[in-house]
Amino acid sequence: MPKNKKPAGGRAQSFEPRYGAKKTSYQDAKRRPGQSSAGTAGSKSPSHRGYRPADAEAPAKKQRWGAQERAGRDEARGIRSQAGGDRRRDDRPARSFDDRPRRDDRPARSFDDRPRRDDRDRNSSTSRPERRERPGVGSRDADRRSDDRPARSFDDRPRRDDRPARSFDDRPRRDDRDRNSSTSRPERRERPGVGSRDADRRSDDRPARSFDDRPRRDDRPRRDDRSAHSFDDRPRGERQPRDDRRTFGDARPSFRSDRPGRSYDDRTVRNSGDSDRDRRGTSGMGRDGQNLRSYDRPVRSYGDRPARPDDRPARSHGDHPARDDRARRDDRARRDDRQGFSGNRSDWNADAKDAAKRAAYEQHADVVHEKLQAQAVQAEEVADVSFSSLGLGDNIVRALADLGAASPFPIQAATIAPILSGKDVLARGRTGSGKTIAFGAPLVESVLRSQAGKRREFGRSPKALILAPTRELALQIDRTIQPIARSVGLFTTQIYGGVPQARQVGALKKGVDIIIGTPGRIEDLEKQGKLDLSEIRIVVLDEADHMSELGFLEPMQRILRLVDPDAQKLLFSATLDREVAALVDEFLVDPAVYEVAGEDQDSGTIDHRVLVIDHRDKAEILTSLVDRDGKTLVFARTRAYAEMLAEQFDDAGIRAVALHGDLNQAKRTRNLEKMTSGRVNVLVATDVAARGIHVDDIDLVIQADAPDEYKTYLHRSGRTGRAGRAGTVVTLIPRQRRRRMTEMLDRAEIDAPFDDVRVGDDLLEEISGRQAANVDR
DNA sequence: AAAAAAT
Repeated sequence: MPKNKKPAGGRAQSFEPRYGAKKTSYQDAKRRPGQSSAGTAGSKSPSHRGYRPADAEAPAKKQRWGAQERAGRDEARGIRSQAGGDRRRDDRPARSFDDRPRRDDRPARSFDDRPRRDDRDRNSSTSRPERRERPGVGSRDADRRSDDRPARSFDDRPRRDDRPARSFDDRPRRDDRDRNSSTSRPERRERPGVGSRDADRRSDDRPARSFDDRPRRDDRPRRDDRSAHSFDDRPRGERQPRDDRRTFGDARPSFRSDRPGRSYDDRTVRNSGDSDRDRRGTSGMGRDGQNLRSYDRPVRSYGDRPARPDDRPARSHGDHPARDDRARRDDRARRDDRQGFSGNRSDWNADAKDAAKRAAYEQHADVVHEKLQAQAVQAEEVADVSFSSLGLGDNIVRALADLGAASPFPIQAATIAPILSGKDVLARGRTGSGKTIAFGAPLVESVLRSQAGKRREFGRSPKALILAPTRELALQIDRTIQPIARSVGLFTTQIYGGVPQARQVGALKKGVDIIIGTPGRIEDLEKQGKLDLSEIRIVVLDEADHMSELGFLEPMQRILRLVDPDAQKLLFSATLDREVAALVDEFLVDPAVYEVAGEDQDSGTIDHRVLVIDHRDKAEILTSLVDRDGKTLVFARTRAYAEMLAEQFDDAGIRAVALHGDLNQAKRTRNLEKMTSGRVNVLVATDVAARGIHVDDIDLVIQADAPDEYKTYLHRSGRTGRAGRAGTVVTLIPRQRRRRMTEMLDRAEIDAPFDDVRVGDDLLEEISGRQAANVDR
């Protein structure tokens, strides 16, 4: 009896409020932090070899990152759902406003240690104090980079001799380092897109781009409508300064008078008009320009996307054209390019609709958007920076330490100061690089500063909004942010679907400062008048590129349009690329873009491999791979298949649970928690779990279905190899998919050997047992 | 195809 026979009721069921489940977790949460709520974990099947008593696995209050792990600062360790799991689970419902201390009881907050309070109050709701030039990050030495990129020490990791050192300077072309000769990868021409390595060539034939015919921002109705807002005391004239240089960020002029000078502005990407200057590293790009050059990436901006050189396979799944078919395909790609991003945008709305159509077309085409040009931050240069020196207050610093973040990771060191300065920031940090804290900590600090000296009134409207693509991710983000917020007396609440609204609405009525949620419910409550977004001063889009995809883009636009246009916007993703252009152009002001140098996904601790299999062997091979000790995450393309696989594994005696959108939220949460807590070692998920979700110690990711998009590949892979640990990613493909797979890996910049595998092959043992104790015995 | 609001 397959679970995946989804009765019509299955769907309906998922909307049933699961009070029972909720209440349980609520009550659990009321336990003291010390008490384990996981008392029942593992008790289910003591006979299973994966069985572990829950307590054995959750050392109380273990530091999320040991000194050693931090030393290997290659992988970010954003959120640990497990290490702090119990504690956090327990904290969360503390959030039930009932046990909230009365104002007067609240421990007197000392703001004294906070910097320059006088500056803060100047601007009504969001003061954006001027910030001094950020120490450390600014002064970079390009030349050092090539050798010392590995400031991230991979000490505990065997050096991969078969892989050339991957500094960007001497990075060999793909063809040279193709190490899996056995698999006869098709010849690759130099790939233009992702790495954007052929910078110079392209920037030179870059088509001159005219922005002139583009409607001015303030001509748009929205702007005018909004002008009556609390920022209307700003002289209108200030909105005018504008020249023809339009970058991503120049879409709107920088008119925030309280912004810092150009110190960060200069770090932003210039468009073609400036590209020459920037490439030479003059202007504010000086220090960064050097980095960029040695990074061997072109200085590219959003606006000026050139026609693709020629070999980008904008492939749709359907067609597997012969090689000589390429030209035609590329023409199409180029056409799409021009229409898409470089075209005349005088009719924005029509263009937006076009974008939807185009997106529909591209849906399965795995179109590679240009990587955003970013300021590459050197890991070693921020090694000595502390959270407080970046501008965070003592309480927040302590809260971070409690979370196991004693000192900032590179992406955090890079973004915290600019965020505090009020800039719009785009940041790319690879999976698990600590992005949540990178935006969360400064966000809390900013909200706090804007509230300084004010009462936190009952029923106040939220000041910050964090948007995530999945409920699980929203929850996880809250688990990280909430303790930080609470450390300074601010409140967060989650606003996402699949659960009863009552509690969320109740929280809003009492007043919260920071909202973390998913688009649907946020829009819903806003429409109902239960959520006021007008006072939002900071908006974060986590997984921003994903949020810019078809299906997410429009809700995002609707929500962002409800927010004050002057609110600060932060876009984060491991695969941040031009896909976010639609949002950036409309909503961001002169954004700065950051990434950490040398942190591409392939430089991590993950071993990738592809197994070429016969379709009829698939089920058996999957089962043998999953039959192991470590935690295994299996990705399936559809909900039904995920469900089926989970059942199949269960039937084979391997405890497994599923995670996908056909389950009701209570079950989703429960199943994920089972995996996190180790009660189950196999989780079969759809791409709902592809992004952002952190589960400790997943050492094997199996892609039962290969992803269609290289970004999906990167995100799925990123569920393992976290915290500098080893991890393996195995992708199963049928013979006829080899070529497509090769191309996708190419786009992902990942080297993976292909192996033909049949049931019972030793390789399967090797893979599934690699991290298990039984291999060496 | 998945995700994201319910109904």
